[in-house]
Amino acid sequence: MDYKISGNDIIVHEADLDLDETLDCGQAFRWKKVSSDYECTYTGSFFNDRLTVSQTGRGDFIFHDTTEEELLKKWVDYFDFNTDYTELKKMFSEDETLSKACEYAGGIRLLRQNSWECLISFIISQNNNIPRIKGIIDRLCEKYNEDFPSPEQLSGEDPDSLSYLRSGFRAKYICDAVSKVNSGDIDLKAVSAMPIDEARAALKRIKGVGPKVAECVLLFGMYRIEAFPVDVWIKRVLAEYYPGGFPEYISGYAGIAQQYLFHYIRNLSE
DNA sequence: CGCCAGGACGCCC
DNA sequence: GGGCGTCATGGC
Repeated sequence: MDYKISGNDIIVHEADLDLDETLDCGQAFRWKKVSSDYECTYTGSFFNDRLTVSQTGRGDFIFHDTTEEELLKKWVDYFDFNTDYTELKKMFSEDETLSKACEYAGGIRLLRQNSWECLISFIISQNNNIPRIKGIIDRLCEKYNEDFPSPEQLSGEDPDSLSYLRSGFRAKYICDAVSKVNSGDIDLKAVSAMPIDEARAALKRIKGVGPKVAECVLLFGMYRIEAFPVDVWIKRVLAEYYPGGFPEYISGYAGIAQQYLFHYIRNLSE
């Protein structure tokens, strides 16, 4: 990634980033596409930080109203700019299916998100569709000045008081997560450093967190890129293209490969 | 109207 | 330990 400052904006060039593919592929739910003069512009939040960012062409971006300090401290990390995706995709391309997936959606990056926000977001995501997931998270953040509420801020809630979210049966799961994190029963920072099987087991002690949600929290909220969420789409990919199993040399980066495959297979069926 | 959504739980055998 | 109905809500 290279960048230059332009007034209150920062012009960034990064070949391996496409905003539509990265911000609207189901890994984060708080980005909104807003109309603009550019190719596309998104405004959104990462935990308690906001950003408006435009794509002006292939690999060209404007980070609006931000400082060099903020860019380097927050957004470089969030957009995973220190990881060389060209190199990753080169490795993936030795596999025929992954090669096609990378060709189709090569601008996907794995966002380094906040573990707590991811935990709640993916609890909400179960048996739900993306527009409605976004709506529920919108209503939650709206109540806290567009910040994502901390476990402490949610400590007094119960499923009834959360009814304004219209999250259905998931409200009681949110409350269990709040309770276990506030009591110290679950320490997300400690979980993120655990051996992965131990981390999976710890997360699954929260009600409403099963294999899929745990895997998403590990991948999207803790940057455990070996985590591999399996949903109906990925099941389809595995059955159709990898009957003998997923290539071993990918396993350490399986989560990033999963992102490319997920996007690819969903497009094929449309 | 019925079907489905980036699932998990509880209960059944 | 695998199979299956159920769980709220709303987009389509």
